[in-house]
Amino acid sequence: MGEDLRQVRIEKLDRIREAGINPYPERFERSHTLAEARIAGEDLQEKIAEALAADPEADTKALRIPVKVAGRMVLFRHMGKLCFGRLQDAHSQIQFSLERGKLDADAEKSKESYNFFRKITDIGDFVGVEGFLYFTKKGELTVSAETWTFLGKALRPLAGKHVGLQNQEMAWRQRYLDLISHQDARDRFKARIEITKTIRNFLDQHDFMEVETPILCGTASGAAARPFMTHHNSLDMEVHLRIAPETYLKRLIVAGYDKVYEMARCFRNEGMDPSHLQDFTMLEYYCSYWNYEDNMDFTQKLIQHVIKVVKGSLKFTYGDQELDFSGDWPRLSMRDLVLEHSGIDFEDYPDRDSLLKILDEKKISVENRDAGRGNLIDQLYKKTVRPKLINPMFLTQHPKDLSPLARANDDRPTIVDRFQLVVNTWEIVNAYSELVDPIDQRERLQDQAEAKAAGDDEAMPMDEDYLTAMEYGMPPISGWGMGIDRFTALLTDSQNLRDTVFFPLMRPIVEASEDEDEEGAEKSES
RNA sequence: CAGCGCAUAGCCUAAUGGUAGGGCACCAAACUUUUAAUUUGGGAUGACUGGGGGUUCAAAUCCCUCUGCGCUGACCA
Repeated sequence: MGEDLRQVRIEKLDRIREAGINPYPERFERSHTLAEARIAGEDLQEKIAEALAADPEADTKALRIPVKVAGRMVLFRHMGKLCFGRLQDAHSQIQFSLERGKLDADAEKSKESYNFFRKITDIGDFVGVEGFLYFTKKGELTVSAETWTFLGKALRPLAGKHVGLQNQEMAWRQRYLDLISHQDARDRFKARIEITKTIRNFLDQHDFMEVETPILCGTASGAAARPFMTHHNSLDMEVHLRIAPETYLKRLIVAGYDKVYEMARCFRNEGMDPSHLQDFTMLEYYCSYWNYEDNMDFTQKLIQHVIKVVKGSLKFTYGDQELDFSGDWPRLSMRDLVLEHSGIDFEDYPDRDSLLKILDEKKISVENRDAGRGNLIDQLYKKTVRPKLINPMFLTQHPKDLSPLARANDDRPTIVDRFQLVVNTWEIVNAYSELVDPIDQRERLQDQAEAKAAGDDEAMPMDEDYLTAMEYGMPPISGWGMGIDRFTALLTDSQNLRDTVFFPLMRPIVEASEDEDEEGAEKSES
């Protein structure tokens, strides 16, 4: 199985050891990272320009900036007594050169060192180079080596130097190969890191406190979704992985923390497709004394800030869509939007039967005919309105029975004070004025629990612990949740959320064995 | 879970049912300024064209099945 390429490298490894060199040394002291060396190169360029301005005949070769750098060698070409290689790390690349006569004061030793480098290094190996920066005739910043250090052997060859790794499955299973080969992959993950950092900075500056709440919990609440379940041995109990941090964050509001947020890994045991991961990251924050309208103002500021920092502009493209986040985003109620796009004013149909009737008359297909009125409205919205929502807009005032944790509107009790930020047909943010009345909350959870008992396994379970917390009293709150993976996908032009996480979950590859055609061979971790 | 599609060497990519070919990589040689370096030479490698089975004189190609992956749909952010 293609052992020959690997075998050649193992033989080189032996030759390195025979020469008394450790092919996997314990440390290497760098003077510059590759990015820092590039910055030093800019300084060098300025110095050369100054020297030439003062004296056009100046000997600029005397201007030397010593550096000691390291990285993975990703390109190598040699021509007799001179060779060039390229080092790469996560952030940058730099070229280095080796000259046969310049690696040692002793000419013979220098030649030996040069030839040895050529013999035993391969593309993919880690190499350290100490020397000085200069510009080649073609103007490329290069480290001229005075000594080199072997820093780590790669036994397997990298993907082709230009085509890279085209195999999508391998890019997910072995993300490190994707990252080594593709600048756009490195840029994408750099953007994700910058997005979360910028969000944290912004929230911190606005006096939000970052907190951590349980992932393993007795009841998974805070959203309508099927949880992952597992068993806790010491307590001998079933536990769920959280589907949202919501009710714990609200407990902290009860405790007196005014503004809290969590960058929360959440888990939902649902279907898998390009816009859904089962293990995903949701940012939630809660702010005391705000209502959902304050929250919309803040949301717009936060997101515009992040996009400006990460993209440099509030207008950018996603796929073949032009997205424009500038200005104030429109705020439209679900009722008005549905009326506009379907001609149905759902306020005219106060119960599910009459609504179902008009849907049939309008020939709008309904997947789940047993659903309640709120769910039917949701289906109507998703069918007729959402596919048309491209530029950012706030969708507000959802029906109450879709939102068991949201506060009902004071003037119109059938709707709730809620908004979603919709971009490119995706719900990026979901937020509302929180329900803080424990008695109302209990009734709504009871409705949910009944629906759950009746077979709706996505309805919320009763959560007595949370209700107890609520009964100790809550201030007005507005809360907020955003899918970080989706937001990242939007800003990095990723069509699949798996490209926004380093290691998406994949089925294990089971080695085909000849005499075991039964599936009994469960593989345990080795 | 259903429908459609994909799987060829380390990587990338060809092959009307008729000898599995090329590029990169690899090995050897020349070359002091390369930038996907170039030029020359080389062999090796597909023991199973993802695994297994079938049709056929003949299968990468057609059929069945299994595995993995994608896309679309359903549930969901």
